[in-house]
Amino acid sequence: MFTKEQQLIETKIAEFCAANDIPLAELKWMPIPFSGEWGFGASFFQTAANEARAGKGNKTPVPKRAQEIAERLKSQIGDVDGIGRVDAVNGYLNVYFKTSDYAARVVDEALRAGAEFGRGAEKSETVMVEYAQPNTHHSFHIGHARNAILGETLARLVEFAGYKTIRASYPGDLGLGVITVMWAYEKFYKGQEPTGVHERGQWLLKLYAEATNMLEKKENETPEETAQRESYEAERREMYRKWDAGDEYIRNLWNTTREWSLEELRDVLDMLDINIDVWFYESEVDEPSKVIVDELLERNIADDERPNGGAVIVKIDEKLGLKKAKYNTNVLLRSDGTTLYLTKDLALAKVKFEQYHVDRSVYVVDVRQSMHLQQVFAILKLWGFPQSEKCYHLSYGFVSLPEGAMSARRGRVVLFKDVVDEAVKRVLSVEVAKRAEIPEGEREKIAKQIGLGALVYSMLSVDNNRDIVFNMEDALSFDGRTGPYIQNAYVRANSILRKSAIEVSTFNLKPSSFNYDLTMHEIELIEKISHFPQTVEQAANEYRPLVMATYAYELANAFHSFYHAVPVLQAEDENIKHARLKLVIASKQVIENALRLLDIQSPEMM
RNA sequence: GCCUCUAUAGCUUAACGGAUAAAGCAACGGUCUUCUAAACCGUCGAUCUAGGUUCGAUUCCUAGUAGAGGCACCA
Repeated sequence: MFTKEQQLIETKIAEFCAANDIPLAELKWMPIPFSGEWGFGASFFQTAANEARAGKGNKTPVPKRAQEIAERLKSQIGDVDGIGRVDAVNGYLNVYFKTSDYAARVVDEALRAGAEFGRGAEKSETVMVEYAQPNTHHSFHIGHARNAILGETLARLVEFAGYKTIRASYPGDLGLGVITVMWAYEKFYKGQEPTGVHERGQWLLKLYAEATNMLEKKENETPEETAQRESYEAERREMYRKWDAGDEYIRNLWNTTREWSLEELRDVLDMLDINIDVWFYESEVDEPSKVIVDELLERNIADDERPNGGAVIVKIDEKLGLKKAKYNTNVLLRSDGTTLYLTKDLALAKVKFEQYHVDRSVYVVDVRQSMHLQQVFAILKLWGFPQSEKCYHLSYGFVSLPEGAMSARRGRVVLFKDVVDEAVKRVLSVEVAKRAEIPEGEREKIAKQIGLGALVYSMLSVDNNRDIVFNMEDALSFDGRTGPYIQNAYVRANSILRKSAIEVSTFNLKPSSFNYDLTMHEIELIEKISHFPQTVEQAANEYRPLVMATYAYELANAFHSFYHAVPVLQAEDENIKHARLKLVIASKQVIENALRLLDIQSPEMM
């Protein structure tokens, strides 16, 4: 926002250093830590160190010499339009803005751009984010929720940063787990079907757990039990074989039960306001992936060891010419000719690159599959896809429970829907107790917004690569560094505006004037607002929603402090009231923009 | 055995190689006749160990310790 002034000052510094034979290092401008005013600063440690190394520093210690240089520069800079003053502190040259100019620029820009404030310049690349890839025939649990939330916020961030963005989901709808559920259904529950999308989805999970227990070898089995287990196992294998052979009855059963799961998934995604652009199903890339194996064999990337009783494999390290083992060797086709997970991921990547023209492909998948994805990317490279360089595994730590890893077969799973229901229940009880003024008809909707806000934020306030131990109390907390805290800042801003009786949309026509003594709270709030665009860019570049989550909290925190300490409607004069109202509108807008990127809604009341 | 990730306050987490390491929870103490107390203000409290690189290291490198995960016919 002050690039012009910054460049002018940089030029002056460069000229001065050149004239005085000072070996200037690259200037790294940074925000100045705590101060009554704001601005930017750069240190001269590196420059002083360069000097010392060149033997020119007449043995002055580096920090002292840095301060000397900063002081000389200070007297050299002189007056620059828009710049209040320049100071030399601790080896830093600090440039302070004129308070009123800076405030007006920031606030007016936020008001002008509105919902678009912070959007990055349009980029030429297309990014595909693949997330929300649970297996069918299971219910959506809290671990899937982390995946979906991370993926969606990431998609929103890169999209807002200016990339063409495609959201892709890749549910696993085949494999032994799927067959297991179908077997249990067919054998014990045929014809049954609970009503309700979630009840039905969760029921499939119950079937899976039951079936797995029956099929699991026990410690002290009687001969009868062993015989029964083995007979069950034979039935399951037979069903798998029939499915593979395209048996019509089994395929129909598969389609029906699969659809039950997908209906539940779509409902969950709807709750989270996630709109997937492209659905890839594992079953759809199964056949194409076999063709790919032929191509890889032909090009001598894969080796066929089936004649010797082996499988079709890729010796990745060898083909890449690596001396040390890194990617190991991988199987593309089992000895019986069936495909594996890896094979299908290769087929999928080809579709992404060729059909969707994806330049950057982001896989939101938990950390346990990082080896697998590195292998996929390595094979794509061998295969000759230049995009393989821009494939990125967004690896996140997995979600467990205080009592250990989630396990469907032990019935130890926390379902997303249950958490949401609990969240809504808790919010409603608070609402009823302290917000009688909220209309009856609005309560449920607001409770959902807040409950989900708490849950979503708890998932985003931890960096990608860290594990989460899911705890209901922590995840649904409404106090402190939480989603509702940020939503509450929005609500309070809205409350002021409502009481002010101004028409927000026509209020901001004239440039703002902040030519009065701003309080520290106003200064800090405006500074936070000014950082929003660069925060969008950083979060998108680093693929880290946490960066935005942290920012949103800090912005809300600055607003709450401002709200508490600085009167708006009761301001001492009309000019100040006018300026503060604008600041409130701008704050409300930026909080909303930040929450939107975090996939959290902004309720008008709470 | 090899590889990857993690180690910061009692707990959960932040911190482009730079200025006094930042928050939340918990604990303790204040603030509602004033724009919503789901809030604000204050107190207490931390960089795993040993080396190295650097003017400067929580950050980079090496080794160690502790925890998590992964290592060809599962996904």
